[in-house]
Parts: sequence; structure tokens; C-alpha cells
Amino acid sequence: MTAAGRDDRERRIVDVIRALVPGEVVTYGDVADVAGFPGRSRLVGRILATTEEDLPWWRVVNAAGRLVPGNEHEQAAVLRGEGVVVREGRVRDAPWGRFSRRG
DNA sequence: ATACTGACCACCA
DNA sequence: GTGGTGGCCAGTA
Repeated sequence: MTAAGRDDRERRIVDVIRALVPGEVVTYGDVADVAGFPGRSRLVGRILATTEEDLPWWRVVNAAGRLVPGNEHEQAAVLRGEGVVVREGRVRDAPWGRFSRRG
């Protein structure tokens, strides 16, 4: 892979995350799918963990609804502020994103 | 070059 | 509900 290819993937994934609106929750896999990289959920997680860009990272959780390791407290607080129900470190009820496979 | 790691996921026991 | 397995693939050592 080339550096240009890496930047292209990152840009497309970042664009998808930036498009998330308040209260909208999606999974890493959802973001990967919509960005055009089905199956590459780990790539999404890596980018969120390393990118310098200012993104709504708190609106992305894993397939089980689990919050981000290490930032669970802050993430839960922000999500609740957007009307998302969080319990036991997990999203229980939310208006799952337009591209989410969840209901 | 290999080896290990990780903000993941589907599947099965 | 939990835990293990195999797949994923880019980054790091």
C-alpha cells in the first residue's frame, strides 16, 4: 500500500464520522461499510485512536454497544447529553445511525 | 524478513 | 450472559 492510499482511506472514513449528527450512534463496522471498506472495522478504530482531527468519536461504539476503553466515563456523559441511553458502560437505546444495521 | 498488537467482528460452545 | 477461535489488516518493534 502507498502513503497516498492510506491517506485516501483515512479521508473517506473521517468523512463518514464527521457526518454523524447528535444522538446518532453507529458501530465501527457500519462506518467501514459506508466508507467503502467492508470488513475493515479495525481500520476505523485505529484511525479514531490516532487521528489529530476533531471528530465526534463518542458516536462510534463497537458491535456490542460497548463504549471506548479508557474514555467510557466521558463518552457516556456526552452521549447522555445527546439523549442516548447508556447503562453499564454500554449503549442501551439510541437512534441508531442511518447506516446502522441495528434498529 | 518475522512477531506481536489492537477504540473490531461474526460465529459457536 | 461469558469465553474461545479465526479472520481482518495496518502499525510497530
